[in-house]
Amino acid sequence: MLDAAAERLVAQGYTATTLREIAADIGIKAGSIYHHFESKEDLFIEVFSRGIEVMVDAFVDVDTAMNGCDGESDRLEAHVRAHLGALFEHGSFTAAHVTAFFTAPEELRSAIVPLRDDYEHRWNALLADVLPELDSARLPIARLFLFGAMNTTIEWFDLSGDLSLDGLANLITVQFLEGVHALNLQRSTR
Amino acid sequence: MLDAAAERLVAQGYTATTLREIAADIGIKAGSIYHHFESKEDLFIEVFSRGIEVMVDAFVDVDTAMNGCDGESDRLEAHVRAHLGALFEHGSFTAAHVTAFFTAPEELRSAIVPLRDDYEHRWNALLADVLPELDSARLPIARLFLFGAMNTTIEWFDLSGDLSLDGLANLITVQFLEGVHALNLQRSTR
DNA sequence: GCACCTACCTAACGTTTGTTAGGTTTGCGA
DNA sequence: TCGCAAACCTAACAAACGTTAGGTAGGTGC
Repeated sequence: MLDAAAERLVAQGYTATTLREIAADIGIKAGSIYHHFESKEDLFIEVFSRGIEVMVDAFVDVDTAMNGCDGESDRLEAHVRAHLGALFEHGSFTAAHVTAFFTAPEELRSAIVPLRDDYEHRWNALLADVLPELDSARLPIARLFLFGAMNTTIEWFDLSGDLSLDGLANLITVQFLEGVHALNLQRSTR
Repeated sequence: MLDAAAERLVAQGYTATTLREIAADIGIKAGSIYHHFESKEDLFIEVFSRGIEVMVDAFVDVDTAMNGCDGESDRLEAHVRAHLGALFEHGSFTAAHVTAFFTAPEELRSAIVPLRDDYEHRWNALLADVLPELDSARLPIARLFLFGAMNTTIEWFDLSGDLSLDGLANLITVQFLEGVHALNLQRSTR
């Protein structure tokens, strides 16, 4: 049922997704949803929360798997791969979060924001490690650039195409790292 | 009235934006809207169309202003600046298009897609000029990367902050170009 | 066999939505 | 000054929405 809700979210956004649709998708009636959730808002809070949960879990898994044994560049690439994995390989929760979060009403969003902040902080810490030359003002901007590159892949990347998720992760990581290095070079030589 | 509709679109998305709200914003009643448009769909088709129009106009202006006299890198940066200008300096139409297009129903979207395709083709042609070393398979992916970087700025860039639009355009252009160059280097040396 | 709980259904409620038919105002051209 | 559109309003419509109250089927523990 949460899965059905997440898929509807991806396809239609928050307001356009009706409880009757979700109920029909899983073969029950709309009223029965209220036996599991107190309201539509409550149901989707759970969906969005799981979307973040999947991302954080993937992030933590990478952190525990490679404890300082690899290069910083490989570490970043592994995290990019994990984020993309959350988007494409673990159901629709993360995809729903990324695409439909801003279509939800503000009261719902404000309940989720702390979870988002937690995930963003982890990335800020990671980028501070990987790119120590970046001052703390530019760091969040760099993160937003990276998030933009990763999250917009939802709109075009095809799992069954020529490019694999590993390849895509490498593409994004190299593009991002070299871009940041070039910017630092540009700033320090003029 | 189109302006009011665009601003509501940015803030709430398609389904959550009601005709009564738009009417109230400009001091009329909901029924009166039907004197200017045949339906809600019709109204928002016009809004989305103008969003693209602003972008295309900005693109064409740059093309006619600099006819081959500057370097390819500067030419790209000027177009990036124009795209960002359409997003932040010409009302809410383009912003509404970028943020709310996917919240609209499919019948509406399919009426707009040809216009989007036109704009994307212009960028493909531009990138083919600026980056002749890029094969035609990687080119649309590079464009999507660039679009992702430019369009997600809506979610965080602040016109009244320290960073100017010129500075942002330079940031994005350099980051993008160097990233692509690095990828080509990586592919040709192994 | 009785009580009980979980999961679901039925049927309706009040509200809001896009939309429409018909009437009123406003302003400009002849 | 008359006429005529364009612009707007009023009032309602059917449909769809989230939500709720009360009832039913099936399984579990005692």
